[in-house]
Formats: sequence, structure tokens, C-alpha cells
Amino acid sequence: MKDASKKIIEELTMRGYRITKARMQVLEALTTAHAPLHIQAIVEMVSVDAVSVYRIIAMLKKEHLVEEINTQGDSTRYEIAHGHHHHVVCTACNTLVHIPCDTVPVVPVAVEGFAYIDSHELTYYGMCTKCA
Amino acid sequence: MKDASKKIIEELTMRGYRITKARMQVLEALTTAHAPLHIQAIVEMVSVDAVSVYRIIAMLKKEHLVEEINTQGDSTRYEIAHGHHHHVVCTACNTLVHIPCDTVPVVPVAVEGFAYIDSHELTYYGMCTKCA
DNA sequence: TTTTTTATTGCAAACTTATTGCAATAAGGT
DNA sequence: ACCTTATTGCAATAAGTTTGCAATAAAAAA
Repeated sequence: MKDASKKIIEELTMRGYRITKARMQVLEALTTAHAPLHIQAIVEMVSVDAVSVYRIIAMLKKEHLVEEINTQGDSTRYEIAHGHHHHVVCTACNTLVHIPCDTVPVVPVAVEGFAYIDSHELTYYGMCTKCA
Repeated sequence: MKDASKKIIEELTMRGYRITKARMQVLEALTTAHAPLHIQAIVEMVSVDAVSVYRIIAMLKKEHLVEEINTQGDSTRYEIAHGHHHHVVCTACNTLVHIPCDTVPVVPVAVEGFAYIDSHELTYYGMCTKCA
């Protein structure tokens, strides 16, 4: 089992969650993948009912252990939380690539009417070399 | 009829589209609104079948006359295209506010594996004062 | 103005993605 | 090993969106 999975499982135990085969499999899928995964992709990697995958992901999201990535023209993707929210997406094939944070300076803003702002998501859209 | 609607209708005529009551109503809804609209909101503002609203929006999007806004925890919103893609969203009530572009410096990036990048979307998440 | 052509609409049905209710199962404390 | 109850799987449901097709209506032609 991957180190990242182990750590999250410890965390879940501490927070009073039971460690089940389904949860371990989903975490293994997420930590093994080199890219954010669609629910459907996770379902295909594990022997767990799709409904349970949805529920496990919802729980992990509530615990801030996984993060959600929404892009135009594609269903939601999920990945282990690492506070990295800068991506480029190919509008033709939906391939998603992370951008090194330091190449994209995004200053935190204060916005009128908002008490606080605690996260952000920056997505660039373009055409990958394969599709172009 | 709003000026913005007229302009878009002229544009559509030039591009060979027919000007129908349904299209005029949807455009009027979009130009009247002071915020991006959900499909459902548009449907409630017009006397046009929901399916047709979907088709009209799809056409306007293809023509780059409306833009799509995707945020976490809410369905897609649409607004007249004006190249403004910086928003703050309240994670409690999904209220969406535009951020003046000049307060958020986002430099265009070149990303390996991508032929070109032609748009971006930057969304901040937080809590609006009402919900806080 | 009337006719003709065909883009566009409305309706029904299908499809995708996600959620809910509930009985059966299994994790983890005793 | 047992007991409690969180968690799972299954079936059904819900929300959001798309597709097929006959009926309608916009715009061109007569």
C-alpha cells in the first residue's frame, strides 16, 4: 500500500472512521493515479459499487482529504488534497495538467461582501499538442 | 429590447441564423439579468421549452456569444460573453460575484505539451457576509 | 402577398451523473 | 467470540442534459 494511503487511513482512524476494504481501495486508486480521476475511472479501478465510491469520495471531501476539480465540458474529477489548484485543460480531449504554482502568481484578494476567502481554482483552457 | 440583445441578434443574422421568438427571449433574459444565470432560471424567465433553452445556449456558446461558468457545488451558469472570468463564490449559498480584473494579475502561461492557451477561469471560494 | 424551403421548436424518450432508502454485512470495541 | 452500529450493495429515484422526430415558423423565392 502506498505511503499516502497509509497516512490518510491513520487520519481517518483518528477521526473515528472505520477502515474498510472499499475505502482502502478507493484511496489506493487515488494515490496510484498520476492525474485527478473521474468517479467512473475510480469505479473501474476498484471492486466497489459505484454508489459506495460516491459516498466514500463525499466523505473524504467533507474531511478535506480529497479535492474536487470542475472544468468545462467534463464531469468532476477528484484527487488527494494537496492544495494545488492550477490546471490547464485541453478543450478537445479534456486532458488535464497541473501547473507549477510558482509560474502563476495569484494574489489573495479581499472582496466586498465577502467575510473571507479561503481557496481558489485557476484553470487555463487551450489545445494540447496531440489535438492541435 | 435591450441594446445588447439587438447587437447579438444582428450578429446572429449576419452569421446566417434565424431570429426567433425563443432566441430573442433567451437573449433578453441574459442581458436583463445582473448575474450569470442557471438554465433553470432562464427557463423560468421565458416562455420557451427547457430543451430549446439548452439548444439556444449551446448555439450561443458555440458562437462565443455566451460564456459558461462552472463552480463547485452548483450547476453551470451562463452569461453574455465579455471575457471576464474572475469570480468569487460563497460556498454556503453559491452567490457569485465578479472581481474587477485589475485586482487580479493573472499572467498568460506557456505550458509544455500545450500548443496554445486561449482562455482562463479564476474562481475564489469563501463565505459571503450574509452566510458568515 | 403567397408559396416554398428548411432551420428551429416542442414533446417524449433516453442518457449521464449523482443521491436516497433500506436490508445485509462487517469493522472495531467489549 | 460477541455485539453494536457504521458502512456497503442493490434498487429505485432525482437532477441535469441530450437526441430523434414530427410540427412549426423564419426567411428566401415567386
